Amino acid sequence: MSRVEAATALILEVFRLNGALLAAGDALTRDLGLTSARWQVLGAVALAGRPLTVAGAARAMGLTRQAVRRLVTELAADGFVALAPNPDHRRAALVVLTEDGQRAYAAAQERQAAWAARVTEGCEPASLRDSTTLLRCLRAALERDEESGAPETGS
Amino acid sequence: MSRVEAATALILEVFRLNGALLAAGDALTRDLGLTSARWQVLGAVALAGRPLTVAGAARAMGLTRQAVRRLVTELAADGFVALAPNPDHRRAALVVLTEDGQRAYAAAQERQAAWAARVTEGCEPASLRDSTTLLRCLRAALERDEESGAPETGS
DNA sequence: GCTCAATCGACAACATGTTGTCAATAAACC
DNA sequence: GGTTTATTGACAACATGTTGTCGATTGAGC
Repeated sequence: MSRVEAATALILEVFRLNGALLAAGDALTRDLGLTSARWQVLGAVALAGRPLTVAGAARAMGLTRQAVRRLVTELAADGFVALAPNPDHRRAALVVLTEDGQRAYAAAQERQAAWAARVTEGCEPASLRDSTTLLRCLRAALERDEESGAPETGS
Repeated sequence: MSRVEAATALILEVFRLNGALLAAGDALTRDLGLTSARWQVLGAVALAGRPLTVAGAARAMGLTRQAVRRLVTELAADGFVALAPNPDHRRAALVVLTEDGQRAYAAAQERQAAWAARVTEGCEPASLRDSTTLLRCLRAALERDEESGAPETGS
């Protein structure tokens, strides 16, 4: 199997695993009133150490402002986060976790740890780390390749 | 770093890589009139060896009928595929590649090979295979876990 | 102090996937 | 052969992400 074939197989597996992971995250948090996406927003706010604006949370997550904005609106309607006035910016309110939000996030985190322990039972930690390193390296190469020019124009 | 922490890091990297790969696939095929999703449908039809119905293509790709149906409708409107009558089933038409569709798929495949060779330049084929195996094993464990441990949906 | 570029939140349109529902068709069972 | 069950395509509603655009606000440069 050539390098290209091996890479193609890995890419297809990443797609499948991504779908399976999102489904698992949804199932894991459904009865908390969360989803994978909502959980991710709560995590960004909880782990930031300081209140974030919507745009700041989006940067922290690698998503767009707009995607985060919609999730924050929903989370605020459900009482998981609140929007506090920002002394530094009149329009850009600060997103903070409510008590409900903190509870839900902590519960989700606990479940995720138990779940991760369960599904990686047969895996060597070193293998997990090696794969993470490879995927990270691959993504870095991929982003470099995107920047360095669209190949369809060049060739 | 514990096994759970290593697993969490790997999961987050899978999410990021998935997004980067989709963006790369879109960029790679944009001027052919394709996207990552359309390309995938063409691939399923091209590699099946025989004409597929929409539902059959969906099964082959691990997606839902409805997602594939919409893509097939668009691809047919753009002349990449055609719907041929199915002698075995009056309603379930067969999806076949048109000449345009074959050309576009072949072009996309060529580009993907060049692209994969480029971005995996520094990777050992054995590492790529090892990671693929690990991700596949992880997904299998994850799907087993979902089946056994999601009683809140069943009850 | 005034202008102007950058940033921010809001809204709209779209892409891609999901689930739920429905009627038509095919297949299986008795 | 007739009834039941499973599959299929269609449609609708929703979840999650994107890009584009707009006006408001901030801050930097002159």
